[in-house]
Amino acid sequence: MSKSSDDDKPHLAGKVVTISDVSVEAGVSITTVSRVLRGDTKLSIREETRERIFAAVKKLNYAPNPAARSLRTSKSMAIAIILPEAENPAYAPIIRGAQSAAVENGYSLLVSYCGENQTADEIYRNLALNLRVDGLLVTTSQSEDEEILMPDAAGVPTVLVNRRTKAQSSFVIVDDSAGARLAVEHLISLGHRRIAHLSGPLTHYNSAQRVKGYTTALKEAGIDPDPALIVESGYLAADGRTSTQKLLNSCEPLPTAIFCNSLLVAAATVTVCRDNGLKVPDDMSIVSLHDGTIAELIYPPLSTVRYDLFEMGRQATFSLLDLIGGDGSEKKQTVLAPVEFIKRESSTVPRQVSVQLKR
Amino acid sequence: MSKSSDDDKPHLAGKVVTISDVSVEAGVSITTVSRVLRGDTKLSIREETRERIFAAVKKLNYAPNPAARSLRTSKSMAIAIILPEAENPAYAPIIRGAQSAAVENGYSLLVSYCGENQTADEIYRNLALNLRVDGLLVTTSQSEDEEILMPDAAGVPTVLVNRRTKAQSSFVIVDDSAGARLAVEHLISLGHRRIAHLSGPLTHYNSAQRVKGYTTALKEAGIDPDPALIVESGYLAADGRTSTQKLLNSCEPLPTAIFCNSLLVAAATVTVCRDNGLKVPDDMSIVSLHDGTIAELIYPPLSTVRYDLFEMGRQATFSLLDLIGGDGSEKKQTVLAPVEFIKRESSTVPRQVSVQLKR
DNA sequence: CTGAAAGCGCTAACAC
DNA sequence: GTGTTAGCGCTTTCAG
Repeated sequence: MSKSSDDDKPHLAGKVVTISDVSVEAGVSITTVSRVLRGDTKLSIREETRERIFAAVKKLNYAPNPAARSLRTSKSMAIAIILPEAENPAYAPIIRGAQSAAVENGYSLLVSYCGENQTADEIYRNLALNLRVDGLLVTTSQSEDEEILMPDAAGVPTVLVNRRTKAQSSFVIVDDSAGARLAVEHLISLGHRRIAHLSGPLTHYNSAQRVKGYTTALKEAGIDPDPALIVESGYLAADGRTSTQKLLNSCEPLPTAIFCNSLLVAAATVTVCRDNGLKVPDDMSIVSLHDGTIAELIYPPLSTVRYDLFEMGRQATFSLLDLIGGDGSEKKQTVLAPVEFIKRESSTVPRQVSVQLKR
Repeated sequence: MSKSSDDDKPHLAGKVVTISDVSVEAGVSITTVSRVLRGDTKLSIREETRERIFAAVKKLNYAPNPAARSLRTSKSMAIAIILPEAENPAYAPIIRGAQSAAVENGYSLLVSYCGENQTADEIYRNLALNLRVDGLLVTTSQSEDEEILMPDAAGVPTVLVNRRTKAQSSFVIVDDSAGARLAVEHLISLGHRRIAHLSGPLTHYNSAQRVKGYTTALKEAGIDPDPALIVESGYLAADGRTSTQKLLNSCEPLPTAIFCNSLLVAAATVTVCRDNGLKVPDDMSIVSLHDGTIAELIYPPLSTVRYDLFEMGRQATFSLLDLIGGDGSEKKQTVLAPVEFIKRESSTVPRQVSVQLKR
């Protein structure tokens, strides 16, 4: 008998109150309740009646069943954000931003990590077909234009977050070129002329933009960009380690400053420089894109270009909701400006005599 | 005409294929399709028929409508994880762990941040009543036993993650007492006798356990715990800063080592020690609970006790699914062991002469 | 201005 | 072994 869980632990079944209960309690029809509760426009109801309905709702502790509503309206009121497997702390504020914007509009946010054993195809298919989310926020698939098109192709409104492709999709990005300029111009103003850049894969739009901003800033200062000073890295600490070491090993003379593409990479760069006997910032200035808690926790504290990642998540969600609510013509491509350059202690004027590595 | 979005952009409506389409295509009844697709046990169907059904599903690209299924079964196949507002990186692996376990079992994971403007009450209510999630993973409400009981009281299966209360709820925690012992014993083995502890609020179960482990380890080594060496802190970098400064200001003689309750706090402690002219680890050894990327990015790299937070998220989810699937009798209280102590460079033998702060 | 009734797509008795 | 049928709770024409 303890097995007939239907009666023992009703959970949310059985005692659940439906719209019909409310209509009985309020002495009106189901239709009226539904209309009042959804705030139906073109509805002129007696104030007294509407109050009676709200009273009944409150008394019975009623909440509409989302599954029933969803079945009827073909909208799940859920969106999903697809994230790479990576531990990059930059995603946390994006998620929080997206979540806040979603709930403000009555939507739920599903998180979905793009695991090893799933192709982008499978993920989109699962989210769109199986879960029937109303829209997708995509932070993965940086380079593969084809893949990124799929959700749109699958008919699910999609906006790219911190990504863009050549395709006509909605996206929200930060102007990485401007971000890179901010960082590099700071270094130049300090007197640096030999500035290296640890970039992401150059096939990624973001990384290409950063390289562009970096190059432009150098040229504007009359400095000829040295290809040897750009090393293609990833976005994580491990990437930063290997690429910094590579830079230090292969570069002659050494740069006096390094501009890194992410906090994690920059933190790793500081570490590797120190391991190689280079003092930061005296022997090597280091600046980074993004900003976050760890910028102030490492030593020396990192000079960074702050991006408002929380806002990016919010904006992306707003664009997505527009897309969902609209007729498909409201594709929006938002480019946020980097917030500011934050000078901390990882950057300073270059030494007069350039340092040499003991090899 | 471009406004009649029903026809222009069918999205997922109109061209959507239902179980009935499949049944027609396969030449069987709807019931049969449903049974085959759900892998109904006690079903003996001709192999040829079942294949015909699967072929039809594939051909039509059919996926069951979760809303319809949900409406019928009163299960949403969604669980939610409730997180504090905090930026603590420790939550990332928990989320990923929970998400992986959820999808493995056909569930979706909703994330919900406990914002300023929402009481725990509202959150539980929203999740349970409005969204009808099947279960809740709660990482908030560390001290308020009452609040934490609410979801259970509201009839939604709940498991606490990295939290526990006196109440009879399911939870998954790491043995914080053992974790603290690992850290403190390491320090003792190095020769430290005056060891401080930056703890979380003592009303929190976790923090109390850590203090207990800390105290026990000291006593076992014949060291009398000095209450002045325990300072109540929070879990974030800012908390670590203020509490470390407080410790350094108020303590005479200074401790030779500090045991911190979280990575962020430890990182901040290192910073503050340095700002006060203390060399880490020579003047001050620092060890921390948890482990994560930043442990190796700060200087000096942090000695830590590693917790498997990803696994904690997974275990919690499994317990939750048990709870959801069961009759309510499967409350499970899981205590994970800390994985290991990781010796890095932030801890070493104490100096012979204890340091003095220049005040 | 309000109500009756027809489903949305699916599952689960209950028949045959 | 397989099919019929009655809803799950809601929205939404269409009547009145």
